[in-house]
Amino acid sequence: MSTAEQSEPKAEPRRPLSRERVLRGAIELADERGIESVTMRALAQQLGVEAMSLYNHVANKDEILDGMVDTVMEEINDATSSISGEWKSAMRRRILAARQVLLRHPWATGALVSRTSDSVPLTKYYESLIGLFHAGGFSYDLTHHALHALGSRALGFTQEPFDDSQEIPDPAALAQQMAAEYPNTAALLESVTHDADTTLGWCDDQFEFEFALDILLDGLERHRDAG
Amino acid sequence: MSTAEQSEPKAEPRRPLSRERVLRGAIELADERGIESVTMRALAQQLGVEAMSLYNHVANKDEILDGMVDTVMEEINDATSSISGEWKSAMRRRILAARQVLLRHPWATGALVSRTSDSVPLTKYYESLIGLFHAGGFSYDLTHHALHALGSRALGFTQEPFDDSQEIPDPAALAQQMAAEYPNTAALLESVTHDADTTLGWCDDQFEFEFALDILLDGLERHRDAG
DNA sequence: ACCTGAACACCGTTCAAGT
DNA sequence: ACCTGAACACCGTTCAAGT
Repeated sequence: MSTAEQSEPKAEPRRPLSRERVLRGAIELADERGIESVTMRALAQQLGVEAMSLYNHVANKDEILDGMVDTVMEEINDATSSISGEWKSAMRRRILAARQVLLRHPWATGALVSRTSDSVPLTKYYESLIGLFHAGGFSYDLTHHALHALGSRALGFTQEPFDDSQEIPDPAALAQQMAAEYPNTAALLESVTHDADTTLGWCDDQFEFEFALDILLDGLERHRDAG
Repeated sequence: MSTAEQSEPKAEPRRPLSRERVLRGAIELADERGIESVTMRALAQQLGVEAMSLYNHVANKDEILDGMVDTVMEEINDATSSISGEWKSAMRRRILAARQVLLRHPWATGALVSRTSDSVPLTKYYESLIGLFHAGGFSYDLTHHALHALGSRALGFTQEPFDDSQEIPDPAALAQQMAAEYPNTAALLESVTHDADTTLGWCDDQFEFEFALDILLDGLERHRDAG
């Protein structure tokens, strides 16, 4: 009637370690505390083991990062591969579904763009997008350009060099303060924050994502019809 | 007639250290050997000094990274701020000029998207783009959407989750090998590598960048005219 | 005011030793 | 076959001491 008592954080019931469990643990850690807190020692501790044990199941830390990305890509494939229909609508729904997966793993976009080795689930994802374009009347050549044009948007994310996620406590004050040196930026800020449809933050990221996505899909369709 | 002989690598004639010199040294190091080789110790060595001396001129390593990005952004501002004319052509030329600067500093795109603090030269750059859009008949609201739609492309770069920079030694063989599991990808690969206008690598990144940029600028113009 | 040696807390990783 | 303690080479950073 007595199992060993243990008060370690996250102590799962001590199943044997495996590559699978190492990757799941790493993803859990990254989701909860950020990718930078995924260290060999912290990951081992969460799994109730010493850091060195991890090397029995993965070659090194890079392989963990690659494995984490692959796991997320499989999640995306599960969420998107069955979405079909008219090419533009299907493409749109697939990409937005991929986006939902990535929003659950904020660290994954950075890991995706920085990895160099190629990934089977990533290749599968693109294989399926390519099929969708081709079935929609796109030549393979135009499909190739289309994938470049979409860039990381094909997977449901963009990376921008400014941070719009933060709330602006007093937009009017900020605009006034910027007005002297940055008049256009101040005017934009004032206009945008007065607008009814952006009440969430000062940017509705989902709206902006779909806005750009639709411009690209429409533009690509025009190229197809002109070709 | 005799200056002290010294055989250290990169030994500049021992000017006094300064924040300016620290940042220039860091950029030089990153350009030549990659951002991951910019460590406090390596940077100090290149400057002919001990690692600890750097802390007299910058607060910490993050401030060095921020300073490196700001320096590159100033280079971009110098290269773009005088480009004017009809909005679409001017926007296009500015963005392509920014791209040329970033191609000289391959590490800068990664540093740009990962930094959180806001940057004066980055704000200046966007101030000038906003001005160009507004002068071109865009409302501030539409300009805001436009900047989101361009994303990092406004600065001349994209980040894609696959690497097309590598040469494919034998594309036909690769296509045949992929054909069973990834038929669409194989067909795309075969079509693209047979094509005359992509003889450089298997992707002409400059072409792809302009292709997507033009779709976006044209699409934005349509929105302006429809509004 | 600027530079430095020694030290600290943290990495990823190796290796010989345990079971 | 899997796990571990001790150790190594490397980080960024602090601090007291030098000039």
